[in-house]
Order: sequence, then structure tokens, then C-alpha cells
Amino acid sequence: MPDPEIRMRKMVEALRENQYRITPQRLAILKVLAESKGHPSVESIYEQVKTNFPTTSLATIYKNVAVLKDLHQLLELGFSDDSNRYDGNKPYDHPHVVCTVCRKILDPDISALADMTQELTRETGFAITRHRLDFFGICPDCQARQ
Amino acid sequence: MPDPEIRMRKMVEALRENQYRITPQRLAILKVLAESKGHPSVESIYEQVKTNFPTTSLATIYKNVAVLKDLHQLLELGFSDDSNRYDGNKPYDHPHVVCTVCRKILDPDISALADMTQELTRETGFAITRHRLDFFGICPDCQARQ
DNA sequence: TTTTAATGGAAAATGATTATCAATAAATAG
DNA sequence: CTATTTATTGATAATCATTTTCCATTAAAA
Repeated sequence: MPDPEIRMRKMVEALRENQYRITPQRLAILKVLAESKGHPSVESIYEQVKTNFPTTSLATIYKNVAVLKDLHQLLELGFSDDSNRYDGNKPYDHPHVVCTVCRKILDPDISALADMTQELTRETGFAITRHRLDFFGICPDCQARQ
Repeated sequence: MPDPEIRMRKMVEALRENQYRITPQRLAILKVLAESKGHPSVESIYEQVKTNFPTTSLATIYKNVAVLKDLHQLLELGFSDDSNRYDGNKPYDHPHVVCTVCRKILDPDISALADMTQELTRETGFAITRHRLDFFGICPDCQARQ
């Protein structure tokens, strides 16, 4: 079973467990989230869902994203100068690389992180609970285009 | 000479070099920025400057912060759910620890970072130009209060 | 069939930041 | 030291796009 399908089932399960109803629009949103690699915005989810359900409302996307976030099935990446982006595949803290040209966001495979939180706790006395690690640059595609 | 004074001179120098006028309000803002440890917001700078210059306008703080940012004398930390915070002491990318209770922001001494960008470049093919690394938790003061 | 959550469409809120402009004062040359 | 120029200040109004709210209609669940 492909990864996106596993994620969809997991999310549907979370919805059912919490007495949320399974609507076609909801499933379409889950599908987009489970299949997206670039961390879509609400607007982008909206555009994709509309290809199958042309009457879908933007408000519906917002409401469903909020539900999934509450159920911890969605990681929200807020940007002060851009709209929020969502990660439905790894709904837990992890580093991201952000292309400053095409705005796509990817998950790097990175190892050197685990120690960092420990070092910080020792260094600062903070009880670290979460992190947000963004690296900005130009992706291979956009480099090639220039 | 204490660190804050060195920073103030550096910032005044940058202003002069770029034909900006040295006003008392401007100096008061630089002083707050050079002496602050917790990465103040515009509002916080405003409150502090007003103790010496009660007629200072919030707009003046905004305008001066923008000037200093342009001159690369100030690091701006934007938050999607909170107002911007400013670092006048280390106006270049570096990790931060953010207290989720009192909202203070500190600079940890951390070593394990240098490699990360290299590993990312190799891993993703991105040409990394900058980063934003925030660790969230509860500071020692707020832990003690609970 | 009944209950009530979810949807769709539009309007409203949000609140930090930016723009405006008359009044003030820093810089500089004579 | 004085005059001139023009950047800066202060007070307020305007902006901005995203996100939230509203409510009548629709449809999922049992």
C-alpha cells in the first residue's frame, strides 16, 4: 500500500474516532494533503479540491484544516510574510527547506538534529517542547532555470 | 568598553555613513536595541523609549527599525501569530530559544549547527542562503514560577 | 426518518504595519 | 552664529490579505 493511502486511512480513522463525519469534500482534502509533497497552502488545497468538487468553498478548506490540526494530523507552518503551509504526511516537528523562488517546501533527511535539543536544554535551562527549523535557499529546479 | 556601547557606536556609524541624521529619538532606540537581551518587539521598544522621550510616536519606532533593518544592523524575527521581534546585537542568522510563557527570546551558545547546512545542501541540492531556527520551551524563570 | 454536523457563499474581523502630512529640528555652508 | 535645506518626527488614518464568522441549506449518521 502506497504511503499516501496509509496516511489517508490514518486521517480518516482519526476523524471517525472523534465523531467527525466523512464527507466527500473532506476526503478530497485528505487526498490532497496525503499526496502533496510541497506543503500546500489553503489556497493551493482549494484549487486542487475544486478540480473534483467545483462548488467547494474556501471556508470549507479552512474549517477542515483547523479540524485536522486539532487532531494533530496536520503540521501547520506559519509564515509572517506568507500564508500558512501544511504538512499532512509528517504531522510533527521537523526541519524544512524552503525555496525562495518557487516557494516549494521539502522535508530533508537530516540526522544532525537529535543532539541539538539536548545541547540547548543543557545550555539554556529551557525545557524545550517543540521547534521550527527552516532553511531557505534555491531549489535545484529553480537553479537550473537561472 | 561594554558590549552595548560597542554596538551603539557601530549602529551610529552605519547611520552616519548612509547620511541618516542622528536624532535623540534615534539614539534612544539604538540604546534599547543594544542593551536588550530578550529581543524586543516594536511595542516594547516604544514603551522603553517613552520613559525618556514621552512624546515619541510608535510610527517613529517603526520607521527607525526599518532603516536599521535596511542597513543590516538589525535582525528581524517575524512570527505568524505574534508581532515581530528584533535583535540589534547579532544582526545575522542564528538559532533562538523562545519562552512560550513570557515570550522572551534568547541566543543560545550552540555549536552543532555548522554541519547542518552542508548536510542539507548535499541532501537536497538546495543552495541554502539563510535559516531561521527557533526552539520553543519554558525558560528557567517561568519553570520556577510554576 | 430524525438529528445535527458540515457545507457554501458572502460578509466581517483582525491588528500589526504603512502612509500621510504639517510641524520640527539636524546638518551644513556661508 | 545664522540661514537654508530637507530629513525626521508625531499623530492619525489607511491598508492589507488572510482568516474567521455567519447562517441558511444540504447531507451524513444511526
